[in-house]
Amino acid sequence: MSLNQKVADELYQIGEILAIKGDRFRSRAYNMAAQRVTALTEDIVSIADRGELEEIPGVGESIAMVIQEIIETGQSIVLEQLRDSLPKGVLQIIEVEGIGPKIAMRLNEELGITNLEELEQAAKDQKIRELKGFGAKKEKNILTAISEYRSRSTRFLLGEVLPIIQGIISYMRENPAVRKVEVAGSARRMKETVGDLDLLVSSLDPEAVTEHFCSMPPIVRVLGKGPTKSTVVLENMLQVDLRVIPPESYGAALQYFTGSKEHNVKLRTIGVKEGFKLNEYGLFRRENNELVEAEDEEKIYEALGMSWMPPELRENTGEIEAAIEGKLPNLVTFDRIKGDLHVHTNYSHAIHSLEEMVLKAIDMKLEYLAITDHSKSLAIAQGLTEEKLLQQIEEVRQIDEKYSEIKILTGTECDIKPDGSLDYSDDILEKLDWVVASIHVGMQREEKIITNRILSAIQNPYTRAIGHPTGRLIQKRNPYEVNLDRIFEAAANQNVFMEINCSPSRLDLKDVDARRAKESGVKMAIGTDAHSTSQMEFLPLGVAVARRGWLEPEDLVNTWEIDKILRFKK
DNA sequence: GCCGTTTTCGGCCCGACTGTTTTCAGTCG
Repeated sequence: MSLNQKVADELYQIGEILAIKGDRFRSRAYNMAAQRVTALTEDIVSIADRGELEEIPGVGESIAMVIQEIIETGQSIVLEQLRDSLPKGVLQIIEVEGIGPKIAMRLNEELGITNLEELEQAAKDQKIRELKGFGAKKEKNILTAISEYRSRSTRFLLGEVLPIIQGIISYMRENPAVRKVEVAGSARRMKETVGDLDLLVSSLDPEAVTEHFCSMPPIVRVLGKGPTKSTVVLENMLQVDLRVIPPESYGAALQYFTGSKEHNVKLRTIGVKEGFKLNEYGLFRRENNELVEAEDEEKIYEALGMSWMPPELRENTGEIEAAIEGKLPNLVTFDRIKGDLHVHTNYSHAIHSLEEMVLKAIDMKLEYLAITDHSKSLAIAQGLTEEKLLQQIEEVRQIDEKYSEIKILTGTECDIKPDGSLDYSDDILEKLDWVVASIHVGMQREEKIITNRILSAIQNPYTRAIGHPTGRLIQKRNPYEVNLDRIFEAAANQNVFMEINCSPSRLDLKDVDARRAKESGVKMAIGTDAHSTSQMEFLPLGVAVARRGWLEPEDLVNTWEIDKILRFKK
């Protein structure tokens, strides 16, 4: 984990505990600062060295000191003290749906509950209903929520929820009372992981919509059901919130429920200064409650003195300031993507043949496709021997001849060996159009070693791109220790691309790193890393990462003509 | 704790639903 991320995490934790303690405003200050630190495109240590921590928006004297302390000692006394100030178990118990700080504190004080097991036992023994303000129903809900807490994974991958969203939207459209239906929240912002889904429906008949929604087949539990808001849990434990909105305030609701929370707080704060009130029903003048705009999301932003911005940017990482100044990036769009620069075939361990992958690419209207099977050392993935690779080159040439509508590149996803050399010799690499160099082994080594391996791969005259540059697997494996600033600097000098890998559990580079790479002058290349034809449809996930990284078409080489890409390397 | 073409002090975004209440606190997003 980079130090920026560590600092941000500690600030978030301080914010969370302050919220539990009821200190709303201080909590928000820490959350806002954490958000800004996450989005920094520069190493926070450099900023601290220049004494410019307080230049970071949302960081003042106190938080700057906390950051300085984390940089110097690796931890924060403030956080330690806050943790110690909470009764034991409170942080764990509030993870249970329906239990917040107040209830957790009372359960601790009045029943001595310090963990999930004791909470479950107390509910089973019917001890909780004896407390003032509690009843049998609350007790039952706690038991259900505990079992759900245990079975749910923390967050869902964007790549796995997008198909579910499509299914839900199709289902909702079956009901005639549904006018518009769309997903808001972090899924609309295309965040790499999604905690729950926020579904928005415009309708004149909320009751019909709610009934239809709550009888959707994969629902295992209805958590709440009101005239405008319902919450359900699907069988895979994904929670879905439905909001039913009158058509005239659809735009306001879309804005409101898309978030992020920090983006909205900032936006509404600006609104307050201008004499507005913004909620899910519209933008109002504070003095007389007169409606200014509600139907059109774009016009709401305009009324607040800024241009509309794509949901992917709404993280309060500078997009509001950019929108006010008219300096928003012209984000790359999926329809600009001409090719996929990283796919596997059954020459190595993937499912489909070379020709099947090509046919899929043609079906997707791609103009080029790079065939990049694993190299010989990666035995676990049936990496190609030199002979096998030469054989594949021949087949690629034949298929390239056969299908004139697409250019097929010969290539490899070549292992970067522990000594930093590539897995094939130069006379083999020379024969290839496209060399992606990736690390697959020795990922546990220290930062300096990993960084030097990648730097060495960048120096190789045949390396075109660095594959999945940080090696992380979302929620499964941390990125390896690597100094990205040095990597980006070298890549920019050598005209080597950084990959944005589209595999749902990789998305590597991730959004903030892509933004940082762009600032360093690095161009990025999207590759699906597809191991089957269907995985080539992960391409939009890479575009989502690029958009969240503020990338414009020129930053993403998949928008370039193939000749320009191949000429780029010096 | 942060911030300032209304402020260096006094503000700080906004609403829905539940369970337990007879008018609302707590939780959630």
